[in-house]
Amino acid sequence: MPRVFCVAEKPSVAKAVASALGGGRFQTSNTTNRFIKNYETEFRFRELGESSVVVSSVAGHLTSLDFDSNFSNWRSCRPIDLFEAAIVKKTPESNKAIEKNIKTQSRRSQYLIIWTDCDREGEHIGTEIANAAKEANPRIDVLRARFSNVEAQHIIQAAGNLVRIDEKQAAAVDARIELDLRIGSAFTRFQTLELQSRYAELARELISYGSCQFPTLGFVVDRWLRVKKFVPETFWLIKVVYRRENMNVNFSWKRNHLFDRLIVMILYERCLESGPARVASVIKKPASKWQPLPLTTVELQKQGSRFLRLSSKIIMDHAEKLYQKGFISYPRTETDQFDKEINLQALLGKQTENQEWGQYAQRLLEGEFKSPRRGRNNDKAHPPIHPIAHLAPSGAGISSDMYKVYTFIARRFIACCWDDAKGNRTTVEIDWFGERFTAQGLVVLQKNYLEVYNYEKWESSEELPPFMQGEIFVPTVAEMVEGKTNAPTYLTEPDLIAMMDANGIGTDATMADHIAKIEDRKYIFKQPRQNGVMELRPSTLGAALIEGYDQMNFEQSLGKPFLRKDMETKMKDICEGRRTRDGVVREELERYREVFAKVSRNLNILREV
DNA sequence: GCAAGGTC
Repeated sequence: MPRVFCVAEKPSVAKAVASALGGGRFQTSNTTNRFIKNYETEFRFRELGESSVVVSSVAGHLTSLDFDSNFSNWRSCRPIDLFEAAIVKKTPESNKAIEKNIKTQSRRSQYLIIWTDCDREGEHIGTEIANAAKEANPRIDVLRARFSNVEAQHIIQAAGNLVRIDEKQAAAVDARIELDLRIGSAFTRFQTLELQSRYAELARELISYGSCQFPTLGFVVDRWLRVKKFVPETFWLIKVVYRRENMNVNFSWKRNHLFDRLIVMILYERCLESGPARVASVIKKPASKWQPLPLTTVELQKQGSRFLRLSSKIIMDHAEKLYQKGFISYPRTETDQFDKEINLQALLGKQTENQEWGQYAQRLLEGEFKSPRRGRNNDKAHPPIHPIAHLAPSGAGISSDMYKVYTFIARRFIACCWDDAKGNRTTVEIDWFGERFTAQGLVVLQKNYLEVYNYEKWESSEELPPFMQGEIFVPTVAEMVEGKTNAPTYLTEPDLIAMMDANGIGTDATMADHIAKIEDRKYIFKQPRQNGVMELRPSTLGAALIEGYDQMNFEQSLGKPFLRKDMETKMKDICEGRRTRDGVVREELERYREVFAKVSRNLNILREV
């Protein structure tokens, strides 16, 4: 019987694969790493026949890239030399036990099947596993399973359609790893050494550069500059109020406001002289507020930090722990659509025992259930974030913040399975000598998902008195009002995450880390607004770095997202065969070499800012 | 004392 060794990217997937292949039957044994287990079972592969199977996993990347030890001392070479310094692939001490398990199992196996996540990084992790396996057993045949979720049926199907590792995707990641290391380290050492020697107050600071850190900082600085440079503009508008049945109805001008005082005055006077206003239309329409989409990581970080007032980093740390304890599904996902196979009713059933929101889950199971909306994203690796097991607020080792995160995930999940909120909206539009004004009234009839998703508000407005189309009236109040435009506000953490997401800076798993890092490096700081919302402001150092780099080299500025975006494009080119790994590394290093030269020549600009 | 990306 052939011996087959399967390796997943993380322990949870290894267990799911073993369970699927073994029809629920498998034997567990420990390895010397306390998180990693080996699961033994049997399975009849279409291509390999009845086999004895061991399923295990790594925990993310197995190896890491670093400079040869000759270059690890900061004074051992000029920073620019790091662009071509010798580099070595190492298995970090923390992964030695995992590597040893892979080698031991590979020695006694004829086949290795890679079960890492089916994304670019997963493909590279697959080559890291394969390399370790081949060192121990050069004749092992390496195969790859393609799967997009861990439902048993799907896993079995993947096991029957094995392919090979996609070397192009792995090569793209290999290029990224080398570039991030060389460029990040070179600029970090350069900036740090130069600025430390010039400024006593920076003598002890690490002034890091990273292809994600700096564009992230750039967004914060850009907004700060817009706030700083803002000049308020005066505008004018026509305000109309009509009092009927003891209610003041405020009509807003369809032109909103204009910046030309004379024109507003002319329009205003014409209205006044024209006599009464006429009701042009009364439209009563059903209105709804849509049920939220299934939860992705980016959305968890954005909405979580908005509603829970916790930083995205803290939210992700709690989500990770909740996942490890088995309370929620995998917390790093881009998917906002549930697979058809998933049993949503069973998941809702688990929530019925909750004191606060169990009643809502119960109602859905008794008939109010509605299928979740399907978003546009599917990473083909993980489902949307959802609660798996019920968690009581007093559970052992559960902090109140962790419970807040769980509460958000659970309420959001129930909300996804409930109908839109529904109501009626009445819009009264009046015509006053050609100028149009509207007043709106909203009556909420059914709150539906908003009952459980109490983070959002959608409430009935003050009721409108009845109006009839064609009737005429003289407004009670008609005034010309002066106003001023407001300055833009500083970015909040959800704003920043949205910008990073839109510009491809970082991944769902790393965005929170980048924000935490630039705060830790004292490039930005958080400042509470009057309403308690935290806003992000650059420090003097953070602003000086970005402004300085922007002045030296705008198009290719280190503080703009363009360089990182180009790298992303080139990685896609490698994946699709238009470029090679070595070619991209060479081109990108060449490009950053120019930036480096320019920055070295213009360091005085940094000093002046 | 450097990066970003996985995950524990």
